Amino acid sequence: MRIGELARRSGVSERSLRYYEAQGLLRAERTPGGHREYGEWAVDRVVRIQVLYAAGLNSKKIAQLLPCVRDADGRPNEIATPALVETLTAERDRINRMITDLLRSRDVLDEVIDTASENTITRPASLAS
Amino acid sequence: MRIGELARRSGVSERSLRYYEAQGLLRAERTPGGHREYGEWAVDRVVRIQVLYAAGLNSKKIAQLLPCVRDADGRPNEIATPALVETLTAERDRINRMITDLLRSRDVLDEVIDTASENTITRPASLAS
DNA sequence: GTAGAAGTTGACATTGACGTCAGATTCAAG
DNA sequence: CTTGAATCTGACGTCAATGTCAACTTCTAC
Repeated sequence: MRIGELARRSGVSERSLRYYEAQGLLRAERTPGGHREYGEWAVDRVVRIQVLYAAGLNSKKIAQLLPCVRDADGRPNEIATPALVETLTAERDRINRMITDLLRSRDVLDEVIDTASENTITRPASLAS
Repeated sequence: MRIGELARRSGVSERSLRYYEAQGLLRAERTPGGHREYGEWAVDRVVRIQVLYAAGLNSKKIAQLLPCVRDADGRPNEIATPALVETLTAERDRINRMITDLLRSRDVLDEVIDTASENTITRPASLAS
């Protein structure tokens, strides 16, 4: 498929796809005329990239990480080096702290929402308090 | 306490504390000379601000949200308006999706780490494979 | 009062993943 | 071949929190 279809199917802008390629995260074949050509695998790949970005990893770390991930089809292309494992372990710890923080934030939001709901309770106009 | 101590105790730079004030997230008394003076409550407040930032809320939303949060001491100063509740509900949903993504990212990292550990297993030089 | 630490405002820089636009080229259908 | 949609490269803009530096003022301990 070409870049437009991939963008639609993965929910990522064409700009971002080209950016991913520039960062070494996503390879593409080229037509004789220079247009990018992607296989089906690209959709999963792009989604995975998005998820990793969302977890706060930057392009460089994702680029190091991706070759070590088991693709949908087969086995990883590379095994993480000890140095990379150390980095990734640190990232995992950061992600764990991030999850903790997110749960706390959600609690804060829930409390505010609940408090408001109690005071501005759904009042169907047919019921008095 | 003054800004330096608050920065140390909350783990946030002085620069950020002044920024928070400029954004309306953090109020400070002033000494006659113009130096900021904070109460003990400020530490919790700053930590909460950080947590909300980490959850991807921007200054504006945090500014709207904070008055509606029950402080350590007492009750909320304001009740969220219906419009704010709607916004916060959307944010909560976003946070939930974020948590899901984070868990998936963590799984990816775990797999890579585990795969590497299996192949580069701790080899105490006294054991052969 | 004086020195040095700490604080003040203001401005500019940075970072990274994009958005956006321009101008040229390629592709696909008739 | 032509035409319009899709794609290409390259450059510049954005956003938001924070770093950083400069020049100045205030606080605190002696």
